[in-house]
Amino acid sequence: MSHTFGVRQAQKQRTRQALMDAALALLEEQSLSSLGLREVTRAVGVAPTAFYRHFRSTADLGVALVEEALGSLHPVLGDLMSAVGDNDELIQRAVELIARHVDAYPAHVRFIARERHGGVQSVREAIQGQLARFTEEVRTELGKRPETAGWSDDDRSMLAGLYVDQMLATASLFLEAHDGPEAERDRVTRLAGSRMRLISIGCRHWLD
Amino acid sequence: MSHTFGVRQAQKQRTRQALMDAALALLEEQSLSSLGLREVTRAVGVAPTAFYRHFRSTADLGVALVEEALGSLHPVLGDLMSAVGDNDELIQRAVELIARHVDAYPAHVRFIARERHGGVQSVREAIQGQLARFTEEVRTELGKRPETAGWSDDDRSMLAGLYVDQMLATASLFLEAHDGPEAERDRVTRLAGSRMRLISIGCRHWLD
DNA sequence: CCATGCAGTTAACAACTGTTCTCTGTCATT
DNA sequence: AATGACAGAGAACAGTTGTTAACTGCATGG
Repeated sequence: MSHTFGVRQAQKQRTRQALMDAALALLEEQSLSSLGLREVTRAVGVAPTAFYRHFRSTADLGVALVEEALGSLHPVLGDLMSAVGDNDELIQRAVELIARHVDAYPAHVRFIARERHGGVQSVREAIQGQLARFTEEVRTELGKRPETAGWSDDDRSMLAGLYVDQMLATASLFLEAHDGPEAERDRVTRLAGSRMRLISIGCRHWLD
Repeated sequence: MSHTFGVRQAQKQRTRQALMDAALALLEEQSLSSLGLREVTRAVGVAPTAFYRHFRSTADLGVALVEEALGSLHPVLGDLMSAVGDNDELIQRAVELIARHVDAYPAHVRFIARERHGGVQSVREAIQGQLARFTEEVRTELGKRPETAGWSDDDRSMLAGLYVDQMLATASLFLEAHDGPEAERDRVTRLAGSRMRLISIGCRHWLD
């Protein structure tokens, strides 16, 4: 049965993961459209032809990486927004969450930021799809909150998209400051907080 | 003298521009880190070695493209912001300006969006440098306007950065809708206007 | 008018790429 | 215990790449 994880299936999954990890490491200094299949297999220590047992192409690998980088983030975002609390507290928690995530998975964040507008169509579409899901989820969560009571759905979508874009921009800023001094990361923390706060103030007076 | 433009210098400039144009066209379907020098010269119809007469590497070409794409935009932005007028009118003009610019130079816009977080460090830095200049210019223009009277310089920088980021995001949205139906472009126009308006509302109540 | 500088050419190099076919060893099924 | 499926290895392929060297022809400055 296919759901049985024998020694065979386990080993296959392990090399698959090794390929994805190696690719992610190589992608820190280049973009996906220049990533060679042989380059990846060489880094793993496996024959070039073994690549085809797992992915049709490097673009295919990229799509899998998008899933790995963003797929598990949806419940996290849901937990964050459904947690009751004052708006400024929510902003502070969001910024801290992003900071911790960038610290834990910098290569994933870099990959998403890089390939969001990158040269591989299928990967771009995969990312856009995930971001659309995030926007939709933020939109429905906003509907449950008092700040956007009486808003049109279009306006709520607009605000949700703005927040999602802002989260990505914040993550990218944290990434740039990742290897820098701690003072720089603090600056980014304050900056991102200010930006979000300004947006939430605009949201509070939207219906005037 | 070097400032004399004889037949010689003119022809050199022409092939240099041809190389940049060809590269820009090729970069619509890939990223700079996978752009080959031979690929470019082949598209122009020139020998591969001729490339070295103009650029040290493709990364060097990329830096020149950044200058071409963003360098001439500074006075445009200055004119836009120094034009007197009510704030909502300014927003509308800005969105229309971006829409027209994307329509006129889609390849330039795609290039900047793609390589801003792309795989080539020197190009990334060149773009960040230009964007920092834009942010600085917007900051000083904001200082002349009444909306940010009494603000700290840090807060003004924060707002300027938010606007610059927003302009890039808007340009990217227009680019995605560039070959789509006109209704889609209208939707983007309204969306971008709403986002900017929400930010400007937040700006109006920042000091409460 | 002639000598020089230099944009662009030609040829060749070693190294690299994606892809195909054939083969091997071993886990999982019967 | 025998058999088939299948992850991975190995070798070979036609193309491609960046870079070097030595060249050619012509516009330009003295």
